[in-house]
Amino acid sequence: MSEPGTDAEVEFLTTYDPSKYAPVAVTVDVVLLTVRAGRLAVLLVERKGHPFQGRWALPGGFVEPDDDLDGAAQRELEEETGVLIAGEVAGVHLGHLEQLRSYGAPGRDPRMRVVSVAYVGFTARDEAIAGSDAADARFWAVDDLAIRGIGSADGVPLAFDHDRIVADGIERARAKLEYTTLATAFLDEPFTLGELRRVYEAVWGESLHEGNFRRKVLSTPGFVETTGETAQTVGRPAALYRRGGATRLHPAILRP
Amino acid sequence: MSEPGTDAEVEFLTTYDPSKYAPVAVTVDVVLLTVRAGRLAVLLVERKGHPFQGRWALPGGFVEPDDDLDGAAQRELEEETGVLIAGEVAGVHLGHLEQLRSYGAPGRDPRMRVVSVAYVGFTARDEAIAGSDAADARFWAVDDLAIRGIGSADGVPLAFDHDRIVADGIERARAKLEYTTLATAFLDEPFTLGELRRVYEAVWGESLHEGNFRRKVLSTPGFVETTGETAQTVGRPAALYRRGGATRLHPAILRP
DNA sequence: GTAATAGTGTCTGTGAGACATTATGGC
DNA sequence: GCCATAATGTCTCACAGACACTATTAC
Repeated sequence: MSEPGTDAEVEFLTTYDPSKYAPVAVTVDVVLLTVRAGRLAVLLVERKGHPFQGRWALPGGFVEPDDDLDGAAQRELEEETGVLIAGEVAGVHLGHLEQLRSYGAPGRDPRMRVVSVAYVGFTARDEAIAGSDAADARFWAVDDLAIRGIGSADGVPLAFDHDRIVADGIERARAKLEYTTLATAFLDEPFTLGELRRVYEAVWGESLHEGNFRRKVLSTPGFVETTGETAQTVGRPAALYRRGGATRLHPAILRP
Repeated sequence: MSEPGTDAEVEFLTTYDPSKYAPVAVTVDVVLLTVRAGRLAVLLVERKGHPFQGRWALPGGFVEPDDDLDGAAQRELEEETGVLIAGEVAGVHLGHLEQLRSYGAPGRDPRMRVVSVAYVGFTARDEAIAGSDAADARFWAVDDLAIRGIGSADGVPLAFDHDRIVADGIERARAKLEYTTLATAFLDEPFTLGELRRVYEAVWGESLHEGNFRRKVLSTPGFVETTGETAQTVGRPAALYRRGGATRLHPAILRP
């Protein structure tokens, strides 16, 4: 058992042989999703340098010595967009950010060995992000991108293996909406049940039955809670809701 | 767009500045689970050196230059146990191995910055592994370990943050058994429905109703297929099954 | 009026939970 | 005989899918 400060450990720490491991760079990449105009969209950054100059890529960067991985993902996102995503600040809900998976195939970056820890995030703050000073960052509707099984083959191609990372992030989002209340992370409060349903429809790419969806959401304790207010767009005024305390749905809302 | 071999790219490759990123070691760690004597168990290795000398840790090691991450996980497991886990060789099913998540908090290894990509695996081959030449590797029942929410606080403590990795691996296994057919990866063929049910009970830590479980499994097309043979242990002879072609369960078998 | 969305009510089939009962082996 | 496990049958309740219908706004 290691006792901090013993001679054995100090000796070990100083004699640890760095040639035992291959040099690897570790980066974080973030798949930040939002729903704009009823379409699922992902934040991408135009690459300034080689390789893949001019192509669109996920925001991300190297892990700094004092970052933990979650912190690195948040920091990179804030650096590229000026907007903080995860958590809650001064009572304002800022969306959701969670680790997706890691990608480390040799050659996925032609410069050197890079292992990327990917994150996936959900946000409603697409206007704040698109309007930030990072003019090279914008949201792309995912079905305008060249991603197998999601966009069209002649869509916009992405840099590196980011098409696969986006695909995995979308699949994570689709699954999360089934068994958690995270669809509300795509919305600012207050929101209507129609807006919430359109989040599901955009993420799943399926239309949902209005009446059944309403019954399901309102019968799940803590999914949403009523504000008593109503909103007027087109059609009948809609009741306004805010997020409830529940995080998981049981039973789940299954994809059609 | 990058054209391989252009002057611009060649220049970039040679002028890439290694001081831009912090040195990080990348390792893989494997949470290999099995069911022995009706208890969920995990493969651990006794540490020979500092830090955490003498404590039990997950099998793992550095990612080699030509490994992809999945390959590194398989190789490390084979090096430590002499047994191949993932895939299928000569018609023999060798279990299941998938990426879990990555762990990279600063200080999680006192020697240096290490990012570990963790994998979780399921196997029936606990005898082959325990009987291999790696005498320092053995399966531990998870509830004999000091893992919050799973074992007892005075159980065997693990090295590094491996208690949390094991906990995350167990949670992944519990979730996977709900919506996939991977419970069969814990069993050699052929198997009885009673053996399959005891896998669920060991992983979930809950007892299941025999009749309802049978109805559910047999009514899911492709979960198992009958062999026509029967096995005799204690009680009435039980029909023997092998894995079917299905991989996902819909609807899922929900934990009680 | 029409169009569009919000909201309510009802029927029906599927499937899970609970329970009882029978079958077939070892001892 | 008893005990243990396998295997079958049945009742009931929850809930999702489908559908019809009403309500309230803008135009």
